[in-house]
Amino acid sequence: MVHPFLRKLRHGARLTKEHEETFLRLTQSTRTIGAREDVVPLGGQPRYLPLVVDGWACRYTTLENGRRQIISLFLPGDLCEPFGVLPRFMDHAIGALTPCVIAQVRTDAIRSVAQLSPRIEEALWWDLLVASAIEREHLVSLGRRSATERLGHLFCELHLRLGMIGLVDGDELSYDMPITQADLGDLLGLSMVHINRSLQELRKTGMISLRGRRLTIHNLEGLRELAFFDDGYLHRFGPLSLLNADGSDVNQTSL
Amino acid sequence: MVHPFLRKLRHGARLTKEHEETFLRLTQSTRTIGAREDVVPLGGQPRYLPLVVDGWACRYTTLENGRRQIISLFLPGDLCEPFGVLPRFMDHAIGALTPCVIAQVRTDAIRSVAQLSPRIEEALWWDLLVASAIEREHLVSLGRRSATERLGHLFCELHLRLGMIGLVDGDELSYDMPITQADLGDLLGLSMVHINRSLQELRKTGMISLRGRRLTIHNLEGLRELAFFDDGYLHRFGPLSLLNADGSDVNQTSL
DNA sequence: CGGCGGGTTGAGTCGCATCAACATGCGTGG
DNA sequence: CCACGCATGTTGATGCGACTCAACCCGCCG
Repeated sequence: MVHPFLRKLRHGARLTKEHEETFLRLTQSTRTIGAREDVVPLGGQPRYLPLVVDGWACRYTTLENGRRQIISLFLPGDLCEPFGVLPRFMDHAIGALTPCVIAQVRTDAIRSVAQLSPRIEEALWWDLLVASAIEREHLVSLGRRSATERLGHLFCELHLRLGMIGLVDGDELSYDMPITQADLGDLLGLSMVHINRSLQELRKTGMISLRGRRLTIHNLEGLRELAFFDDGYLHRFGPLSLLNADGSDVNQTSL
Repeated sequence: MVHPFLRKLRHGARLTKEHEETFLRLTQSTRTIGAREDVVPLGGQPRYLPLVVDGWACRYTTLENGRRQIISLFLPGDLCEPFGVLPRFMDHAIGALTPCVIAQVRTDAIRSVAQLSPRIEEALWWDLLVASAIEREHLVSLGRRSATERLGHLFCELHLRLGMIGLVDGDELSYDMPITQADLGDLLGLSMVHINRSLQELRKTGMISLRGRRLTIHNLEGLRELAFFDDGYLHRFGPLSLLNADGSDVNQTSL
């Protein structure tokens, strides 16, 4: 079982086996967190970078009127502060949406690892670039997409992001979506009730089905058109094979 | 006249005169751009990092249905791709909202300058951190703030950001806001008409006045409360004095 | 003078929020 | 084993915030 962090990086960087082992060493120490608990609280001074190994987490804020906004969604393999841009204090919180396994990456370790090889550094820059692009596209959704468009865009994005780490069932276009409709509302800037009705809308038109916590996309192209989804912002250059130190390809299955 | 880039950095980093001169060397080559022109087009492969020296610019996208969303606003002193996280191709465009003077920073130069001193590197990380935080707060506005709250929040933010680079008239709480109401709409995810009416609302309650292109805040505390504005995300630690190479303070006015 | 960019206003509509009730499934404790 | 509470999802009724369309005004400039 390849670590989701590595699976993701393979879509944006060409890494050798040694590089991957270097990354793995960063993610040794882990801890488990219950759903709805904070990984890092608001105002906290984190000493470790949280990296999601299993479960879904998020970055969020709560306004003084009680309204919550989820700023970014963290899936397995996601570094909660890409490339370790750690603030002196957190101006938002990191929370677990489901029970999570979180690796604690030492802040100094990630910087020093970046020095080891330009390829490793590039991989981290790529990760930062993609995370920023996802946040920007999220912002565009909140500003200029309707409720069904926001949902459609999210489902298309999750399809690709989860696919990168092997969490989409092959041809089925189907994946687990373990968060509540209330969470979806806070993520997409909508009320829970309206999320519910917009989901029904998408189901009625046959785009998706959502039973229990499992989402299936029946008409990917239709959904993409509906949601103005263009996958360019994810900056994938396709799943890459692993490299030997000399740059030649190596059989991935050997891992 | 101190370069706006340096003025801004002084609010987050402690730099020596030598550090500042190093930064200045990055911004030598400039070009001028007319209002509404693109600094970097969608899909382009930029060879230089744009740094705004004068005027207002933005990062934006246009959906296929023609709706435009401004993702971030760039004021004088802002690096359009903080710390030079340059994608292989642009998944959005950079455009000038007013006539602009843009410095063209070489992409390799900024990385190599970061190697020169940990202080310089920190300054660039700080810049990246703040730019991300501003974008996130923008996202929260689009998701969870009403029209007047969004405007209020923007005006509070501009007050601080422009203040950092000396573009706010001292005690007057007054600054130039050279963009149109249509641009404000695209920035805040609202229609032009609704921006107009919400501005009137803010004027009627005496919070602000806006004549021509000049905005004055009459009740800063009131505006902050109204807009749930908390300045923590800007991560300023106050205007700092310049340092000598040994770390001791130097008279700022000597520049 | 006419055109144009920017701002302002009115009327009508609709997307989404809010409030409220109810259904369902699940875990827990009596 | 059932009763209960609780979290989640669903549905209906109502109201408001924001959009759209459309007209009109003003100052500026060619």
